[in-house]
Amino acid sequence: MRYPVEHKKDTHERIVKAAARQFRLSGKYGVPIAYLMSELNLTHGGFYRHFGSKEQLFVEAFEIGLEEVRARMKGAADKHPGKELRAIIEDYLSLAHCANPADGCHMAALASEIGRCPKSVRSKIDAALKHHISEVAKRLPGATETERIHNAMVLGSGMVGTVTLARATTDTGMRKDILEAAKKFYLGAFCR
Amino acid sequence: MRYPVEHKKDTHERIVKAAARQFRLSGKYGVPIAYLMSELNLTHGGFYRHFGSKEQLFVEAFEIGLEEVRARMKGAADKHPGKELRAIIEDYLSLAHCANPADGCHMAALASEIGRCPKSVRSKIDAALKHHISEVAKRLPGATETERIHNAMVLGSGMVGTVTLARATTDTGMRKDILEAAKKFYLGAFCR
DNA sequence: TGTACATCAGTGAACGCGCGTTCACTGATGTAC
DNA sequence: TGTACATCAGTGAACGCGCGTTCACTGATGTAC
Repeated sequence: MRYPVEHKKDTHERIVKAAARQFRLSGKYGVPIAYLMSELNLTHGGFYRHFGSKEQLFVEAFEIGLEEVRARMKGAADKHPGKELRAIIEDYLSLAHCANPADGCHMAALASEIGRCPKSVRSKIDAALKHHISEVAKRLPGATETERIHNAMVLGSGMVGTVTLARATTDTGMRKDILEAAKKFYLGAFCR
Repeated sequence: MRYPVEHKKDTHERIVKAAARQFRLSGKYGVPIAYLMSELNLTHGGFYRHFGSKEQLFVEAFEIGLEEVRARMKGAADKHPGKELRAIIEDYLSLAHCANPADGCHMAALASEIGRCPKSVRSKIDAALKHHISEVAKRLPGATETERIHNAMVLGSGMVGTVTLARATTDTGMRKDILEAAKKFYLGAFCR
């Protein structure tokens, strides 16, 4: 059947958004296309009207995934004017974030799988990541742009590692300890 | 044919060691059993004389993987008496470590995939991880055992995140920046 | 204005491949008698 | 001491399933004439 002009773009976006969530939840190899499409009340055959391959979807999901991270940061920051960075760190290193990868940071959910993607994927991810770091840097202390970028790299990678490690454990005590220790440490280092 | 008494144990160990390397290099879903066995001049059929399932291999590989990390740390530390912790951090956050996941830290290579393992796997991984942290803590500053453990969590997760993020990029400039910024930061925080 | 045809997002059956797992078999050495 | 049988790590063919991808088809709406 013939659809309204905007229809295809809408569907495309719906697929990418749902995919980003699912990838975060189940990993690069845990999301069958048929399952993803059925979640949107579509069938798998239609997928290839929108994407050349699953890899391409993965890249697009990564790109909006990082945007969603920044949106989440903005949400946390806006609720605590004057203490934006503190709010971002406390939200990122919360048990809630840890327990809900689907709504959380794309990097924390997929960190180690990205390093193993084929070159074609990597170059696009590189660009998105670079942009992301320079956006996040705007929120960080530092006398120069370079210093802020370096701080973004340190705090960003540190928090990614913290949440990843916390998620690796099932022991809730240890998980809390990991998050709390990191929270105290990074607040001390960046929000004094 | 009938093999010497120690033979089976030896083969089992060879499989686990090779698997740990391969998992680090290619991820949990990038290592077909047939390929792994053929690397050891064995055929895939024999695998099930040693392991009930691939998951079981993954757990055993994780356990010795963490031991190998500590052996690597010890190697770096022993070469710089009096500056052990500094040597460990510099080695961990080196370009060489980044470029060679097969010989590197098991956690850094598989971080995000571990959180998605089934419960049966997680509990064993939990135990290994807890033990690992308390071992690493012995090398860290801190007035009390608890403080050292918390420091191990912070530094450990931070370095895992750093290497993971650095590996996610292909841009060598950015990769170097990420590693150098983190190196400076953690040395300042823990080796002063 | 009406009719024939083109378009194209979406459908669902089918293909093909990779890979985890199973299984009947091998054959050198150990053990029972 | 010699013979028959048991053992069991390893072999390689086969099974079965999941899943990415392809493809002929649908059918409502747009366009050409």
